[in-house]
Amino acid sequence: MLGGTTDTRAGDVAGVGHTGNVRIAIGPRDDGLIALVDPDAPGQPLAAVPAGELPATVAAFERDESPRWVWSDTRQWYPKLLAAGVRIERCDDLLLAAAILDHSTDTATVREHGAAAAPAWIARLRAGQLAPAPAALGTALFDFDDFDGDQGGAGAPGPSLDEVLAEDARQRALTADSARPRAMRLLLAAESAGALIGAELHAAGLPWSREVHERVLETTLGPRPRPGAKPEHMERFAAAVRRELEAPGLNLDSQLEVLRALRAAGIPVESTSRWELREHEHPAIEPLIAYKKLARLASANGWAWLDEWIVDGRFRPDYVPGGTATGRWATSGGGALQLPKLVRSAVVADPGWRLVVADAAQLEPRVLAALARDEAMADAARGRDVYRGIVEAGVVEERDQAKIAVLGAMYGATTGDSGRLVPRLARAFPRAMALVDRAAAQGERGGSVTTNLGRSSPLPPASWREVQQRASEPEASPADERRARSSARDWGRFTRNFVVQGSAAEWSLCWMAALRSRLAAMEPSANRAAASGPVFEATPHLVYYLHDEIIVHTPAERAEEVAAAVAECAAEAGRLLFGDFPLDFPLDLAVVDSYALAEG
DNA sequence: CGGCGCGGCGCC
DNA sequence: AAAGGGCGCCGCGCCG
Repeated sequence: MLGGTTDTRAGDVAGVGHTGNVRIAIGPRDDGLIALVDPDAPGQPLAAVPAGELPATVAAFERDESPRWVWSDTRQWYPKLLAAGVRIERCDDLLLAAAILDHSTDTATVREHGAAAAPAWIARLRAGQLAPAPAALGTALFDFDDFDGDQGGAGAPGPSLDEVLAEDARQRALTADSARPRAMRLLLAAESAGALIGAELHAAGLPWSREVHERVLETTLGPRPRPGAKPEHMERFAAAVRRELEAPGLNLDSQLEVLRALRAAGIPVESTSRWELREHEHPAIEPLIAYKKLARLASANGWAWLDEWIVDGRFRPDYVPGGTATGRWATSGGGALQLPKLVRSAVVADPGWRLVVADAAQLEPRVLAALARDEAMADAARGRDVYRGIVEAGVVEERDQAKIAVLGAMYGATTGDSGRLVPRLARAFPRAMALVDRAAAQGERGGSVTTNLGRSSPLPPASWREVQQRASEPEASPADERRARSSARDWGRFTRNFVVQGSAAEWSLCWMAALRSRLAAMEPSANRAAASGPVFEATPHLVYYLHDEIIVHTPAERAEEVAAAVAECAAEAGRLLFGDFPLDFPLDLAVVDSYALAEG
């Protein structure tokens, strides 16, 4: 599965031209000091310092030995280092690694043969992570009191040094005995690099122009309303809807009331969703849809959002690397993964700086072709738009059909245009189709599936199994059987998509990790102070990540160098994950002053 | 009053 | 134009 990967490269993914193999574990001791120890020689600490001295100590070791830091949880340790101006190259994030190792089918054999289960602190920290994230983490520059004991203020006490060492040993054994140790090492390195990047993205922040954003709001919604009042343009559309529906007191924010009013006006709708509304001819429809569009902007990214999330010209969402089952990231707060195109014009480079915006073109279909080693699909994709390639291969007539068919294959569509086109795709690309069909079948049986590098899907919940069980009993009703088939297919669609989405997430992590290393190695630019804090003020750095898209904020004179690095790292990620399989991962890449100008 | 499920919709 | 995967956030409306 993992062609062309070597241990050296696997280690490099989170390093900066790093060649050594030093690891240093960090954790609090009983005496209240934070100790740094070599996991292979824990008896002789390399250092033991009060929490307040940790950043300087880490910085010294980082400079001299460039180690891989082994710690409980990047989200608990790294923000405070960054706030003190200390950046590290590499780490092992035990919390994230445990989530992978304890569920991977690649470690199933060793786990079934007596490997120890994860310690309680792992579950504790994981639960704590779900608590409200400490937005202030990293802003209190010299507050290191909670490096030990109750870390992070999320109510999840961190583990002691001894617990960290024990967990590290457990994880190394699981990795070594896994079915594909090299792949697992790469996955864990990439995941840990992602953790560092998540913290750095928060620390650097996405450059954001309040002025531009306010202009967008005023143009779209009207002047900022008084507290409690609705924007002028929303009120105008609301009045039109009330007039056309002859419903003077209608509250347009109430789905229930709107549904009733529409039906009373003779419009037979089941919901108030936009796609259903559009099916009906009525003078109330257009202003209603317009109202909903403005309401969405006002509530999700309006003035209140600006006040809450834009501080000192930066948007600092709280990224949660590894926050979803597939390995995609989540965010909590700020809606960073849903920035509407409408407000992207507010993402503006600092004076003298530029944005390098890149997204991987049609990443998931390419990952599917490579995963399945489907050379016919790779031929259609290589050097061109995948969907056009599929048209040129004679599979379908139109680009849109190709797109619908591919998405349908990856998401498990069975009906509509998409479902009808999938069989044609299956004839042209049988290997790719077989891969996702196998993944779906596995899910329908209640099994788990695994990504390219070894992240496995969760098992369905107990309630799902009960439904399946009930349908298999002799007295099962037709309704029981229907319900069971339907939920089996639901889970099959999840596992079908999991292998593709999860493997694509791995590609993105490797891409970004390689890029992070390249950027960190670039010379600082003199006389270029961006408003991004001490760690990032003079060098190109990542400021945004969205599944298959990144933004680098760079001194203007380095923009071309950065753009080249971005592209080279994409090629590198492809080789790292898929060896010499003949497929490319092209980027849509732009050097711009505003995110809005990068729209394809 | 806060918690929670849901509808709806933004992004990939 | 409208069916399939993954998310987070908002407001509503119901519940205790």
